[in-house]
Amino acid sequence: MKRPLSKRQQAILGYIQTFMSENSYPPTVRDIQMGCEISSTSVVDYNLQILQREGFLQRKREVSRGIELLGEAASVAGDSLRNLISIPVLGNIAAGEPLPVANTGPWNDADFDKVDLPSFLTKGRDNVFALKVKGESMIDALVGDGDLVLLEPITQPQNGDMVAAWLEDREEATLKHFYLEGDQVRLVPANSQMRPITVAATNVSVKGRVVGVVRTM
Amino acid sequence: MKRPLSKRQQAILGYIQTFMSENSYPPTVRDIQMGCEISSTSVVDYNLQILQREGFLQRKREVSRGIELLGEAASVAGDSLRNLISIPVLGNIAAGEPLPVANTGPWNDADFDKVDLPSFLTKGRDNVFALKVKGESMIDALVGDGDLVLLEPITQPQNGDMVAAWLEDREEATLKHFYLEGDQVRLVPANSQMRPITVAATNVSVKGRVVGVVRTM
DNA sequence: GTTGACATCGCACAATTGTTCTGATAATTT
DNA sequence: AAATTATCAGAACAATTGTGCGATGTCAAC
Repeated sequence: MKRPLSKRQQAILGYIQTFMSENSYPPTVRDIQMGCEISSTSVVDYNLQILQREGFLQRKREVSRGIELLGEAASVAGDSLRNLISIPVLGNIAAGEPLPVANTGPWNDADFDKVDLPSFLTKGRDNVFALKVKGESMIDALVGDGDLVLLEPITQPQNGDMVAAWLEDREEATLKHFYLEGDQVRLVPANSQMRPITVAATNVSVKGRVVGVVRTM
Repeated sequence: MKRPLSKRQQAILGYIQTFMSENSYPPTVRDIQMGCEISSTSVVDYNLQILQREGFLQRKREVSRGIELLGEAASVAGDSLRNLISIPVLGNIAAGEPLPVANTGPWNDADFDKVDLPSFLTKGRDNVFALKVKGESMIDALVGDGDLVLLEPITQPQNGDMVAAWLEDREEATLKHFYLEGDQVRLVPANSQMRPITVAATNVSVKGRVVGVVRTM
């Protein structure tokens, strides 16, 4: 997954940096196309998607010039330090408590505590939220009491994703790697010394995908 | 010519400043229209022309979001430096590798990769550095492959501190809680299901105290 | 009251610009 | 060599977004 940037992706990233330091606003897809001598806008779009996935920039859909450089890429382009993101802490995650994640739409940020984190932790993903771990029940996910878990709100994970899920019958919250196998779901701890469990898919309610963990001591 | 800005023009200017400090790209005419509760885009255009004539901003015709704040207006919107700290990543930490921490004084930051983190992670501590974990040997410290461990460079820990230490005889690096008991040192894993080990104090070379852990996925 | 500069309004149009689709080509793996 | 994946090309489409224009409202000066 972690392949180095291609020549073209480097060129695009460099062009955006140059453009933004000269213009104070980001380039359009077609600006990039001409600046990097690319023959199609779709190629630019394609590579921008990759750059976003790799966390170099953030794009807003359907917004012209909706490009925001992140992390190191931003500081190179004099636009400096936009790379802090305010993340709401929705509540706690503990074995016996339901996950405090509203099933409906975006939450109202103003209602929650926030924590500012550098954007490279969220890789530009949107709507990331945080939960504070209570207790030692998540140690098989390499997560301890007091840790902050960063989650992307999704309900349909890909196989291999680490997810925060609620097990209906056990009335238990857990952090495990997710593998859908027919109508069964296999939940695998990050700590490979621990045993996977397999449960009915209807019994698993995925609340989000883990994108990061932060621990302070 | 130099008449004072009207209420509406001040509102527009202020809105552009707010917008740019939040979004890293300028607003559209319609963004301004809605943000300032103006009923027509042409009114926005009209006032933008005036603001340009008065030298508060520069517009590029036919370019979406082609607004650039000038002079004092620009500095107000300038990104405020938030409390980010640049931390050098001195190298890797793996079971079999010595810890790449110079025993002597401060290192030369320029020689290392850096990672920007909010200062609350280091609690204001000075000289914090980071090591990247290689391999699964630290799982009993709730630390996995690829994690970033933040360390404060001390050699005389307090009892209970989690430290990064080098065990001379085993030629092994480890992350454990530190307890000095006479001339023996007891090293306790964070995961309480794992066994502590006890070794001679002379055999333990403490390189730093763990102040945080960061994991991205 | 009339004038005229200033400000606003609503709407339509056109340019800009992001997205998507199908297929082709190149790189990599099996 | 075949299959798979990654990347690119070209074109059409649709959403966004800047601009133009006629009409209206405001208000001070004459």
